[in-house]
Amino acid sequence: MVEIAQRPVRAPTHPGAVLREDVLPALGLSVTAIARHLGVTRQQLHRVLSEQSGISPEMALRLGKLCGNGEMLWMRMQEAHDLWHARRKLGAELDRIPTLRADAA
Amino acid sequence: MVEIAQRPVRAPTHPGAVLREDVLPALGLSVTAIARHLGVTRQQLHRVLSEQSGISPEMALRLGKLCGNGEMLWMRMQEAHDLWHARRKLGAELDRIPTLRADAA
DNA sequence: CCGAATTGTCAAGTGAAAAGTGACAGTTTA
DNA sequence: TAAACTGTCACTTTTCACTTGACAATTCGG
Repeated sequence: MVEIAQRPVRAPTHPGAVLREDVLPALGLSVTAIARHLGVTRQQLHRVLSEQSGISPEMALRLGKLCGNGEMLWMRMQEAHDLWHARRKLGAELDRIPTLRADAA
Repeated sequence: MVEIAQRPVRAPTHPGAVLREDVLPALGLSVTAIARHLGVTRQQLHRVLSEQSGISPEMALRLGKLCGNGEMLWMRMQEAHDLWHARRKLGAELDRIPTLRADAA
């Protein structure tokens, strides 16, 4: 039985890393060319690739169209990333929040 | 055969509306009391309920713990909301983005 | 009945993050 | 060799969640 950690120790892969290491090489185009296709500045794409920017919903739509796989892939990756950092930031405070039951009215 | 619209005409329900109309009444507590449990100010909770704020990843974690249903429910609702508005904002620009095929290197 | 506490709501200010713009060094190309 | 292109950095703007302070209306204890 393999344990699937609900709270992984290390941060989930940044979407920018996938873009940089898998998608762009397969397309074989320069950052500038991809940015032109996406309709964003090459500077903004560069920030995503260098993991200085996350994937906004707008960017997810653009990438989803460009790659043909839809926006959900990018939304999911960013979501995993955001949740991991939010949970890390909240820390023990989450444990102090009770789970309330709805009383049948 | 019922048509499921991929791009619904009207905006998806705001998570704050669900919280306001379904969750809070079932719990039978005041906004202030809920906010205290969540560990946020009553002003911030009010902004969510009045749909002036969205659900941040942090807030999703708090609500997930409080309701006992996990954070994904709230993340999904906010995601649907964000994507709908992003697509509306992008408009025809999305159509101008080509779908590129990866050339087998 | 009245004063105090609580509650809902509004407005201004803070901080973080995405995105635009300008600049610059290194490389490619004609 | 000069011009165009590319990657990268720094500055600015904008948006949004969140904090804080304030205030009117309501609830509650003496």
